[in-house]
Amino acid sequence: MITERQITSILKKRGYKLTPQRKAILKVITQSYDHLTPYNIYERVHQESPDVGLVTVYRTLDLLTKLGLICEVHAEGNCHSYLVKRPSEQHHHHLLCSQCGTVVDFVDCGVEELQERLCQKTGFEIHDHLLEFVGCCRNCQKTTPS
Amino acid sequence: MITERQITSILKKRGYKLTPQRKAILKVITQSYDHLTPYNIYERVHQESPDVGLVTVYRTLDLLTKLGLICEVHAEGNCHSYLVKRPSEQHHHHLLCSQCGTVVDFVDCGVEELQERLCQKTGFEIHDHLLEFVGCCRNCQKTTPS
DNA sequence: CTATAAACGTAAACAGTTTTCATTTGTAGC
DNA sequence: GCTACAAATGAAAACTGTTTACGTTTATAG
Repeated sequence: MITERQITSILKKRGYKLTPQRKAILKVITQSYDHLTPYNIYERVHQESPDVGLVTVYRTLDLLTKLGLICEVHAEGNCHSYLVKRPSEQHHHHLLCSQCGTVVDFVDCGVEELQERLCQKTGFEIHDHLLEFVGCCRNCQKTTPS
Repeated sequence: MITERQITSILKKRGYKLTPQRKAILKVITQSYDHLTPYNIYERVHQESPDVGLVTVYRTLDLLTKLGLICEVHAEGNCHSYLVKRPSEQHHHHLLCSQCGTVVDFVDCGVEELQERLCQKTGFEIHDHLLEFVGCCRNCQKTTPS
């Protein structure tokens, strides 16, 4: 996981100010293993720092997106859920727990072969792909043995 | 592609009424090879049948979702884009053209192996996955040679 | 042809996100 | 440490996409 400190240093380098609000938001999202909606983040930040507004959460998410520091999570209904990127993993995908929201990264998706096959068959030039797995993590299996 | 007629017959069987509005909406979405947003559908339907409202489009999409006759498309920003299911393909995925929106289905995603590996490694029970490819179709490659 | 429940359109409500604008604040330069 | 200024913020309003409420219309079984 990228640490709060690392992001802080990136912001500084790029000339962005280090406000207490941004620090509070960064703390929340870097310390979470879940994917969080803007409102989720707002709630958590608000507990510790009630002076931070929802609008600032949106603005900070925009900034982090622009800097490429967060990724979206699509599966599980909500399409606007965010997650701090782990370091040095340019190409990676997510495995989500549908109960607790925990996200695990994985790197070797191995779809290149399939992609090549599809290009051949369809004549498409393929630029990108989206891959997510959804399941139940080890912890949640204990609590809800289905 | 499932035909208008096939869906019509499913609706009848399940006791839903065959209103002119539903017929107009079905005509549009069964005849499109793109993924369409509710508003896209509304626009197209509206041209032919100006008496059909946007709310009815939403209601019809709900119905088709409930009956499992349409699927969502996630990649490409808009997460509320829909597409009629092709027949008899229970498990399939999509390849999208980012220029014209055309969607091609493919069946053999071959991620079972990866899924098994992830289960072993993480202890997750994996229930589902989301896989989409995005690229440029043969036609659009001609018009925009990049 | 009739009765009835389902479906419809319009308008209003709602949720999530973005914009506006006046005020506050982090930081570079002194 | 002060100062000046652009950047960032909060509160309120605006916007967009979606859902709900409700009185009216209509497809269909009998």
